[in-house]
Amino acid sequence: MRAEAKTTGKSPADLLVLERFLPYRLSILSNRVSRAIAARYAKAFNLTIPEWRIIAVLGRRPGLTAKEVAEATEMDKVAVSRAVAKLVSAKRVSADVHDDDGRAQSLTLTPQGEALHARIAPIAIESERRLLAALSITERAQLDALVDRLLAAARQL
Amino acid sequence: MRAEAKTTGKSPADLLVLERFLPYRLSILSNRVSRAIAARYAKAFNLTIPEWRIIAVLGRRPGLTAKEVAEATEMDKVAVSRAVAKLVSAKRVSADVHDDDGRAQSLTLTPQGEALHARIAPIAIESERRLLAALSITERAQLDALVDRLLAAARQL
DNA sequence: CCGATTTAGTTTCATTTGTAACCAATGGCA
DNA sequence: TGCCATTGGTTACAAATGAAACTAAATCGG
Repeated sequence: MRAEAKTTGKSPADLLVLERFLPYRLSILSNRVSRAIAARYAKAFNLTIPEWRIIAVLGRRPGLTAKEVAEATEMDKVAVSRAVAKLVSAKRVSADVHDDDGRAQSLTLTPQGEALHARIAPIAIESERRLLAALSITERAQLDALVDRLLAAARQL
Repeated sequence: MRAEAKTTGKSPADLLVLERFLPYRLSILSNRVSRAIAARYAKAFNLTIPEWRIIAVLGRRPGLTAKEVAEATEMDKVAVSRAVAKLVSAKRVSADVHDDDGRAQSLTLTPQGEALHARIAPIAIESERRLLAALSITERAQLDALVDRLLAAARQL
C-alpha cells in the first residue's frame, strides 16, 4: 500500500473508473447494438449504416433534399453526399432537381429502394425489440425519457 | 392520401421512425458525448480517444499487457497496438517485455503518462458530471441499471 | 440589373479504421 | 526433443471518415 501523505487519498484513478464511466459505456453500448444490427443487413444487401439511415428517412419523408436528410439523420453533408451518390448509382434513390432551387435535389426512393426499405425495416425493428426485451414496459418508458433528456443535455456540452 | 387496399395500413415507414429508433438514438447520444469530451482534451494534449482510454485503464491497472488492455477497453488488438505505439513514442507509456512471456509486453504509464492522466481525468469526470446534471440522483441510478442491462442484452445480439 | 455573399452539394487529400496476412514466441504432445 | 497448432502483437492494404477547398446556383444590396 502506497503512502498517500496527508491528502485524502483520492487519486485520479479512484475517480475515473473507465468501466463505470458513462460516456465510455454509451460508446460501447452503441457500438455493440449498431454492429449487431448492421451485421444483419450490411453484407446481405450491400448497404452501409449511413445509406440505411438515408433510406429509412426517405421512406417516411420522400422528397427531402440532401441538406434536410443531413439534418434529419445528424450526418454531415459530405457523408450524405457520398451515401446518396452510392444509392443513386445503385438505383435505390432518385435525385431530381428541386423545383424551386436548381442547386438542391429532391430525393426519393425508387421502387427498388422502397422494396429494400420494406425488407430491412422489419429486421431493424426486430433487433430493437430483442434488445428491449431485456426491459419491462415501465423500464422502456424510463429509458426513453432518460435518453431524451441526455440527448438534450449532450447538445449543450 | 394513398389507397392502402385492404391491408392494415401499416407500412414499414409507420413502424420505423428513425428519430425514435433506440439504436439510432444511442448512436447520436454517444457521438455527441464523446465528441464534446474529446474536444476538451484532444487538441490540447494531442491525444485520441483510444489513447485516452488506454491511459485511463493503465492509470488504474498498471502492468497490463496489450491483450488485457484490449479486453478492458473493448478495443480490438490492432487499435491497441497502434495507440500503444504512439503512446510509447510520446514517452507516455513504457512497454517492457513481460516476465514470463517473451511475446507479451507489460505496459505502464511513465511519469509523464501519469501526469497526463492526472490532468485529464478531472476533465472527463467534470464532463460526465455536467451531462448527469440533467438527471436526479434517482434517475442516475435508473440509468446506470438500464445501461447495464442493455449492455448485457446487446452482447447476445 | 450587376456584383458580392451565401448556400447546396461535390471533390480532394490526409487521417483513421478495419480486415487479413504475417512474424515470432509459446505450449502442448507424440 | 522436435514438430504443430495457438497466441501476442505488428504490418500492409483497402475502405471509411473528416476537414477544407471548390463549383454552381440563389439571394441580397445597391
